[in-house]
Amino acid sequence: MPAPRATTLRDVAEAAGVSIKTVSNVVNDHPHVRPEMRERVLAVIERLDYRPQAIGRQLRHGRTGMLALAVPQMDMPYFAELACNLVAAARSRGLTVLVEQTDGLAEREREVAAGFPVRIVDGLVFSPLNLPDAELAQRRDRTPVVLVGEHGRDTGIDRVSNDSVEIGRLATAHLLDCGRRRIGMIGTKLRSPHLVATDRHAGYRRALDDAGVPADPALLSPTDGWGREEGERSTDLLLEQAPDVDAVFAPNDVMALGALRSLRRHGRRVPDDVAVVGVDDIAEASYAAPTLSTVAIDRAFIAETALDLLIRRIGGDDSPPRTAIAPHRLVVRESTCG
Amino acid sequence: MPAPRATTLRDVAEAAGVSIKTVSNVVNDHPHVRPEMRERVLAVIERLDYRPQAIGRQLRHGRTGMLALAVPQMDMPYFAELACNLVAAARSRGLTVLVEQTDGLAEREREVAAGFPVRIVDGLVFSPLNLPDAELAQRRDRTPVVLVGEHGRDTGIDRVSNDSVEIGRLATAHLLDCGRRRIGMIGTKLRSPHLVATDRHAGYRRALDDAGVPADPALLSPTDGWGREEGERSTDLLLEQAPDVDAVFAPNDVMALGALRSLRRHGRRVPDDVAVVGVDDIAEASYAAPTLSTVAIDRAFIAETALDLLIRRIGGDDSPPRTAIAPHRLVVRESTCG
DNA sequence: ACGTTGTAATGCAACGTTGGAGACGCGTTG
DNA sequence: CAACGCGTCTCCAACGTTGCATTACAACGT
Repeated sequence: MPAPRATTLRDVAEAAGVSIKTVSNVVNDHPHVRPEMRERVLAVIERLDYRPQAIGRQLRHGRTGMLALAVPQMDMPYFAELACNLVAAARSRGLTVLVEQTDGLAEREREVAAGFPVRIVDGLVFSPLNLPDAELAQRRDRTPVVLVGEHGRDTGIDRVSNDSVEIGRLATAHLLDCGRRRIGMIGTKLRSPHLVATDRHAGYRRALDDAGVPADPALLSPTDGWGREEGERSTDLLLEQAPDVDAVFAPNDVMALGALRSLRRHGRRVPDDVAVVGVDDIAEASYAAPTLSTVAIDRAFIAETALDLLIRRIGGDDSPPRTAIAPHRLVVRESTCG
Repeated sequence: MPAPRATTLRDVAEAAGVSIKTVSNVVNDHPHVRPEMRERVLAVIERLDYRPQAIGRQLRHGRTGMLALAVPQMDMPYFAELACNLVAAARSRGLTVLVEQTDGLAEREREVAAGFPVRIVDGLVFSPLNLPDAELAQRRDRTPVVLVGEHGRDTGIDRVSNDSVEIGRLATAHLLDCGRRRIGMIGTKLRSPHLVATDRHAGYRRALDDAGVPADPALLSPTDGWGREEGERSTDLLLEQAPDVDAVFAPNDVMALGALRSLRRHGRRVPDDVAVVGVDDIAEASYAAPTLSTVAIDRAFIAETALDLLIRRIGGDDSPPRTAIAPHRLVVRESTCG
């Protein structure tokens, strides 16, 4: 037995003894439908549990009312929370979000940038990680896109970013305020240039320079990845390179959590021996032991702004590309100045 | 200027001087297309960057190739990780996942159960929390559904669940093995019956009974919510009710993390003074301080099985409803038997 | 020579919906 | 009384795609 076919306008029309268009008119609250007719049709709609099928409308209108969100991984707290915000924001605008995971692989990101092999969505919110900007700039797909994050700076694509240099400076300045002088930074990326790390490192460097504190290459610890484990290993390495380190700046919170674990394993007390600060303010940050000082980035702003930009483009706006910068603020918890 | 219209089969056909159907045949790798013709059409497709529009296909086939995932919140690690697994599993089957958040509100869950106001998806993976089973059982929408979790037990709907009673027993038995006798449980739900908590409590009780350890109501601490904060507050309460508590069973990991924080605030050492065990094995569990013992549930199994069940139903299968039980296993870390 | 078989391409219809044009009846106006 | 306007409803076409039926033609066997 085949799957039961969904009720269509035609079914309702037949059952009510009117034309398909009349039913459509009732459904869409068109004027010029007599109240009694409306009643009759609505009764049949109720009886047959008719629900308009998006697909017909979409076909007619050329829009699907759906957006794609493409992020490296849904289970990274930052992206999970961003997705949460975006879904909520989209909902309030009557849009639906569909999720794609790239695993940060350039190949997958290329697919996403090139457009889905079949067209499904009206727009794309994309957080690329390893796709070269040049490829982004040259994409031929005409689906409107908004980039989220540091990448894609000069691609001529709308973008919602954050001021990573200032974030790095702020975090490091806070550590300096706490009286630290041997401040390490983990997660400075080794291979492909990772802009988030690069920029936050630039800010770190600026804070040191502003304070007249000498920079020391031994205080930098690179990694490839961007998760808890990499944070832990990167901190292991840092402790080896610079045993006298008294503070760690991690370019995101999960790495900072990894750092906490590494420090704990090495018997360093936080913040007494080593202070730690991260970036993102994920929920976990305020439940770590010790609770994690961090630079919070306004994710709701990112979600709302990305949607606004995207909706403009979907509406056919072809004004010059815009870049919005999400606000951030320092959140001091136990892991610094405890 | 209106949004640029996407390239269609018709455009390609005109540019190549062939019929629409021939282009379609090329795109779909139909036999009976001469190689030279195939070449010619492919060249035009390349030139115009034609990509099939899902919408036309969907209309033709009556399927959209999309599934909805409806969970309380994307930013709860358990659901984030489940979403991650589901998206990956769907991808490998050529399906796309669209995300809906209910915030655990009965009203929103009702909307989800009733079906989207417009039909978009072929099926639904649904994790209800507060919607009465009776309402689930009576849903009129014919979109295939698979429930994930404990709820909806006798609704005649396919379900992928876990053996929460056994999970509760296992976790508690582990605490008993560690020599604990005053084992508290937090997060036993107060208001609406929350099956996860109820079942895990039943298992907790069974383990105590099996070991001949007396149960004590003072060792139970209810909450309404299900997050870090509730875990913390619930533990505060537990410590007040039963100051001699020497172990805490939290029905999920985020609550266990809240418990860790409460214990730390109260100066109780974990696991020396109080052992803690959670459920889920979220990524965070192995990075908490101390690392969290927990009962891991096989999320990949849940995702794969849910998809299998759903795809059967979408294919028109109307065999009796099935329930699958995801495997689980105890993961011992520092927070117990440290 | 003629039918049969097979390949290659086209034409038509349908999926569910809605905009716009048209049909129809009724009351108002010049 | 014809012309017109208006409210109500129906009809047609189109959105992009593909299944099925059809056509055109070549190669083959009898």
